[in-house]
Amino acid sequence: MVTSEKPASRPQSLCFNVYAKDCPTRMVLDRLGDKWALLVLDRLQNDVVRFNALKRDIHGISQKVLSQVLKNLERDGLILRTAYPTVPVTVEYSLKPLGTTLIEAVSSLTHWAETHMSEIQAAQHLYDASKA
Amino acid sequence: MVTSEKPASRPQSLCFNVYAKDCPTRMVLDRLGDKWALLVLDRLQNDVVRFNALKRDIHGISQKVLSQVLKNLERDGLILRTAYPTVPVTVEYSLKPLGTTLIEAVSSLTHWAETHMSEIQAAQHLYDASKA
DNA sequence: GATACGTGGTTTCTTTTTGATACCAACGCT
DNA sequence: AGCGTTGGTATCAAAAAGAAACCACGTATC
Repeated sequence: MVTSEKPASRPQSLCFNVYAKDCPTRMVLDRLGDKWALLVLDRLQNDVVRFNALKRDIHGISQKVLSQVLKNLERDGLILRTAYPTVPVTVEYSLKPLGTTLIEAVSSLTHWAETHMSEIQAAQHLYDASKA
Repeated sequence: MVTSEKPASRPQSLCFNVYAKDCPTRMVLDRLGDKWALLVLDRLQNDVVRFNALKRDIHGISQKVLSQVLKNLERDGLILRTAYPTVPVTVEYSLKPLGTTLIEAVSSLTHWAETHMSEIQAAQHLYDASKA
């Protein structure tokens, strides 16, 4: 296998190991471990969305970062970019089948964030109080 | 139609919205949307692990970033830091109950990365070839 | 007919974050 | 004496993110 000696209690049958520096899965996790990519994928879950609509919906993302994220996701085969030669060009982004298989995992993350927010905040206040 | 109203097809019953810039869930997603945090949580899934063991297992993480990530995860109430006053101090990190509820989602992400790696790589090669 | 706005980006510059390295104190091993 | 180990912090250079301007092209407004 990729690494040296079983640092993790993880099925050995798999050829990839996320803990290994050179493992390609790391590159995937680099991309997925990015809040903007997560938000974009989540936003595309049920809709076909245009560039500026994404920019408007995902508050705080810059045009530069959005175009980078979209380019990477497209390269990974997760999303589809479709450009229509209308007058101001129209570009639509949608999930490809591979992206659809991923969205479930992503969705559970964003859902977790929304449902467990209050517990996190409580823990943070406790922590901060204990440090002060 | 494209714009402002109904940015997301998301249940309105929830008080939080990840797409909103000021929503606290964003802070959670900032933390979770971090490859290192994802890897640390995944590594702690079944084991209690010490600082330097984490550093050794997660290839490529720097000491500084690891300590930052751990501090944040501890503040969020996701992991527990236990220090024993042994001669060189011993520090153990383990999942707290709140972290355990999260690990399933994280785990499915890392698992997805490992199982769909080959498809990603194929898509990347196709993309790169089409650009060249 | 000039001005402003919308399209989907790229370019430039500044600021923030990351990563690499060194350092720390107290002790064990050789 | 010199090196390694513990779990970190301090420092500085490199990389990434964010803010803003710019682009061509067309349409609606004044």
